[in-house]
Amino acid sequence: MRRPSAYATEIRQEPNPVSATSLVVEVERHCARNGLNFTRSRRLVLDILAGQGGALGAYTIIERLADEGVNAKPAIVYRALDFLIAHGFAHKIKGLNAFAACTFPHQAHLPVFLICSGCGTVVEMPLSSTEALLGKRTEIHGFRVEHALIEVKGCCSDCMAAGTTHESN
Amino acid sequence: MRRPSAYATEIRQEPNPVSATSLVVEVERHCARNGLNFTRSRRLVLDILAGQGGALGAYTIIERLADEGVNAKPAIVYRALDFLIAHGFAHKIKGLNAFAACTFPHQAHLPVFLICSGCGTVVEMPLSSTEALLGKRTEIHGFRVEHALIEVKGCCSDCMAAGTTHESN
DNA sequence: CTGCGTAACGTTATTGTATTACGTTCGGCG
DNA sequence: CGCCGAACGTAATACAATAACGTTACGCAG
Repeated sequence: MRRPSAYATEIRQEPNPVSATSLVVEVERHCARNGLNFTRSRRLVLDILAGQGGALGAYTIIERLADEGVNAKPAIVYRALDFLIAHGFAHKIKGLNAFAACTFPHQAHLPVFLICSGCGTVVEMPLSSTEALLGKRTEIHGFRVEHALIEVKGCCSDCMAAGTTHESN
Repeated sequence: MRRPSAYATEIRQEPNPVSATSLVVEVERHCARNGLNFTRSRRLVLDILAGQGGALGAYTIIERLADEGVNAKPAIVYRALDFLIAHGFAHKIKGLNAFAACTFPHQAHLPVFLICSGCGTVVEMPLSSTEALLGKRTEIHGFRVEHALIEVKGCCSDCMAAGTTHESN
């Protein structure tokens, strides 16, 4: 954790600056090629998400921006997040009311999130065969799937090794 | 819809009073047998959820209670919901910040929710073979699954028939 | 019966999450 | 230039959930 926070939605995970930079560069290129407006706020928010490696609540992002001297109000950050999510550069993790940079940009995938209830780490696991998993069952209900939300809570390998079996919420 | 609501989280679906009553009776029996305290607030909230058939936001439940002359504050309703969810009588639908009575009580199952973005109807689809679906993939990540959240947005058969293909959020 | 402990309740206040509304700035383009 | 649309900046507010109290109800040991 970087500092005591009035808002609790900071998800612990080691920053991963290397891939973070490359992600931002990739997104930048993609926007340039596709005529998308990769503005300052959008970049700032993506920088923070990518630098974090894990998931952050919107108001934690606001705090981080404040740390950098950027005075961003909720609407600013939510607008940036809307953009990033709409174009597949980030995901919303409903189970945590949090957001994370996409780990597999440009690859068509259904994101599945593995959330460790021990250490709070969030890992994205791309699922390509969604249809195979849910298709048959939903067909029975005559339901056409547009978007699936799959989030898994459990215990990551590190925490299992450490014996930190933690009760989930 | 029953009446204009200050809170928008009312999910349209025809009430199904028949199975609603039987659900409440079932829950009542189950509580009696297992020494669970099926109190007034818990029953009131379950009544409303079961009568709705679909999903309701917590504050909509409060309004409904007010309609019945019951003055319930948020804490009351959330406490009741906690109980109902803890014992498998209701589920929380994160994607809607809403709650629904369980359609398959007493049957061990992973609930999958089919949410129609056209009419807002929510249908619960029990999934028994979770492990088969996610188990192999999560093993790769050395992750022990404790709880899975699966919600699907799309278009239900009725809306597809009506041609009401609606943009989802 | 009395007194204690626990579970649930009732109420007020507050925190956390997200959106609305409205004016402003900026850049492309006819 | 003058218009238009996208994005910004700001304030206010709506919606969702929890915290922190004290109070009531009830089983049960003494």
